[in-house]
Amino acid sequence: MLEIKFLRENPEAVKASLRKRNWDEEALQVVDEAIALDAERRQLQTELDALLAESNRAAKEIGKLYREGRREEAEQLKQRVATSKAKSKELEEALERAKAGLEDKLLAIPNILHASVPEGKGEADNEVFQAWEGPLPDLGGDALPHWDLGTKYGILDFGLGAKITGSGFPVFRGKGARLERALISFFLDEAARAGYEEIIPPLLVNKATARGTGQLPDKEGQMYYVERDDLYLIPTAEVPVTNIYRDVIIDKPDFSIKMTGYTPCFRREAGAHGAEVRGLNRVHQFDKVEIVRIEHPDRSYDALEEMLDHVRGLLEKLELPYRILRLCGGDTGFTSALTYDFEVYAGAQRRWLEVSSVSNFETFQSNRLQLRFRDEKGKRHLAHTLNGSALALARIVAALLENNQTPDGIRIPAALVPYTGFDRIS
RNA sequence: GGAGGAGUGGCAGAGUCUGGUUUAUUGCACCGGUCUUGAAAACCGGCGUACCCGAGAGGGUACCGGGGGUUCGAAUCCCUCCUCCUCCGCCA
Repeated sequence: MLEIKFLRENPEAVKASLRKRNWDEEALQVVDEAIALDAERRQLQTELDALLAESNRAAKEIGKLYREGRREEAEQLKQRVATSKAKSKELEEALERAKAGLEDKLLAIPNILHASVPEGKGEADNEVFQAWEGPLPDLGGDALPHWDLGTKYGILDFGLGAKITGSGFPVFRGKGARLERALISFFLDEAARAGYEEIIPPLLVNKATARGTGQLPDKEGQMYYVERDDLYLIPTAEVPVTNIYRDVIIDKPDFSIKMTGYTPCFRREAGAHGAEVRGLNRVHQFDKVEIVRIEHPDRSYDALEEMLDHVRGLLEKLELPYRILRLCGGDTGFTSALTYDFEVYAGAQRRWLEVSSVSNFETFQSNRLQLRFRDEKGKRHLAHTLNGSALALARIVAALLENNQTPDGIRIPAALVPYTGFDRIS
C-alpha cells in the first residue's frame, strides 16, 4: 500500500506509473478519489478532535464541581454535554467511513514502478536482462519430458497424488524424494553461507499476516483457506518470514536483515490445463527456499543485486542453463517496484520455466507492515523489503531430470551429490 | 476440549476491589547536562506510537492485549474475542 502522504504530494508520478502498468485514463481516477477522501478524512478528524477536546474539558469540570459539592451546576453541565455526544458519535462514524473508503482506494493502487522497468503489456514484453550465452542442451528427438521420466524411474507419481488429494499434488518417492530433500538442504546451506538466518515459520497464517505482505485482499483467491480456524495456507515463505518484522521499529540505521526459510507452498492457481501446466510445471503444492531481506532505502537496490548474484550462483552450481528477465510494467506484480525472473531451460519440453522471482517492494509492504527504522536522529522511516526464490524446487527438478537424462539414467550435478548420496538415478 | 489465573510504556512492576487533581506511580535501561584528566557514582533534565491543526514554536485527539458497551467521565465497571501461565483431558 502506498503512503497517502506520497500520493497527496505526487499524484502525477503515481498516475505515470499506473499508465506504465497499462491502466486506462478512467481507472486512474482512483488516485484523485483517494486524495479527495483523504481531504475529507482530515477535515472530519479536525472537527472530531475539537469536539472531543471540548467534551474532555467539560468532563473534568463536572468532576471538579462534584468534588466541590456543587451538584446543581454539575447536573446542568451534564445536560449540555449530552447533546455534543450524539454529534461526536456522528462525526466518528463519518470519519470511519472516510478512512475505510480511503483504504479501499489505496488497496487498489499498485506499487510505483522503478524507473528501469520496461514498457510492455505482458509476458511477451519482458526484457531479457541476461541471456543464456552457452549452448542449450541438445537431447535429440526421443528425449522424455520429466513426467515420463518420473514414471520411468519410479520417482514421481502424479496419479498417486491425485488419488490421495487431487490434481496438482505430486508424490515424490525413492530417489525422487531424496533429490527433493537434497535440493532443499543445498539451497539452505548456500543461503546460510551467504549470511541468511534460517527460519522455520508456521505454514498457516492469520489475516493480519496475509494482509501485511499484500496477499490480502488482492490475492485472496490464490490461497487455501481454513474456514474453521480463519487461517490461510501460505503461498510462499515470504508471508510468514517477512511478517516477523510486522509492527517493528528497528533501532539502528545501519541494519541489514537477511532471512531464509524452506517451506512447502500452497497455491490454488485456478487456471488452464494442458501442456503448459503438465507435470511439475504448475502444481498446488511445491517446496521452495525463499530469501527475504529488510534494508535501508539507500541500500535496497544493492541488496537486490546481491540477491541476483546469489540465485545465479545456485543455478551455475546446478549446471542449469538460465536467463534473467526484467519484468515489464504489464507483468510486474501488484506489490513490486522491480522484479527479475529467473528461468531455466527444460530441454525435453524445449521451454523456459520460471524458477525464481526476485523483487524489491521498497516501502509498499513495509507501510502495511508498519516496519520502520530509526535514523541517526531517531526519526522513523519505512524500511524496504525484498524477497526472492532461491529456489523454487518443483521446476528445478523438472529441468534437472530432463536435461540430465542419459541412456544410463539421470545424472546428478556434482554439487548435489554430497546431498543425495548418489550420482545417478537409474 | 475442561477448570482456574494473568495481559499496563524498551524491560520490571504499581494502579483495577471503591470510575474523577492519574496530563499512568516507581525502578531499570537509554539520551543530554553538571561534576571529573577520563570513566563510574551522584545530581539535574529528557525519554512511547498513530493521526489532526500549525511556517515554526507549539497545540489537540486516540491508544493500558483486540473489538464493542455503560457513563458527563473508563487502565479501573459490563460483554465478547485473542494470547500467555497453572492443573486436568487428549496426543506425535
